[in-house]
Amino acid sequence: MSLLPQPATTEIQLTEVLRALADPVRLDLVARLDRDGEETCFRLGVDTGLHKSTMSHHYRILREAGVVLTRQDGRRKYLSLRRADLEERFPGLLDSVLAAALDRTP
Amino acid sequence: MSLLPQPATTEIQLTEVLRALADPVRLDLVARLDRDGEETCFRLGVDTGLHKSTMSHHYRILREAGVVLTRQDGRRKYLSLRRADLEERFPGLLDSVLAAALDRTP
DNA sequence: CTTATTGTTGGATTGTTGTCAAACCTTCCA
DNA sequence: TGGAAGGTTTGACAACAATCCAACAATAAG
Repeated sequence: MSLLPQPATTEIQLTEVLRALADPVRLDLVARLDRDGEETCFRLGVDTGLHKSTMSHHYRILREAGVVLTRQDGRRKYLSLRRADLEERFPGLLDSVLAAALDRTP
Repeated sequence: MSLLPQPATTEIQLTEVLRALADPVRLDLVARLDRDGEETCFRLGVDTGLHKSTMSHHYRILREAGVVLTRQDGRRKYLSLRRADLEERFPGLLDSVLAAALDRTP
């Protein structure tokens, strides 16, 4: 049960977060993580129609931007939103993006 | 005194706004427009060190994303933030981004 | 030990983006 | 009427990004 490397809260860069969220696939992932909580890479990717390596690429972008936390347990990896860290670093940002994302994917 | 074409408020897309804001140059422009209000393209570009055609490219991205309004008066073009429209479409988003941008460019 | 599960990595491809330079277009002014 | 001022457009180019595929790695299960 280990954590994958990720930026410290103070190191999270605004433009990287915005860039991570500016892709429709990743925005959907983030919205799902917000709605359903922690999920495995497998479950996140299963009904996107995208190749698993493509999804792995997106997971990495989100993690390196500081948007998600990746926890490994056995052969599974669990992604979850870094809500508190993002709120501390950029207050209100994630909430407003998530609210805005709602009327995008009904 | 005319307006350049821009998306209607209801047509503004979240991912396009995020993409427009995810570039350091454009984020600085938006922060300046927020701080100083309406500005001409010339004044916005003069101390960026970038070519005027490059700046023109950024103005267009911001306008087509629905982030700025462009008003032409004589040979000058004035850019301003579409604050109210963005607030109506994505409540809180612009404010949180601008607040977050503050500790980026001191 | 062998096989299936759950992902990551590297390479290839295709498309997008940021930048500059040169040419152009409009509008103002002398 | 001819510049000059203020921007845009087009073309070129390098860097980056999204995607797929094949191969690999680690862990769990039989």
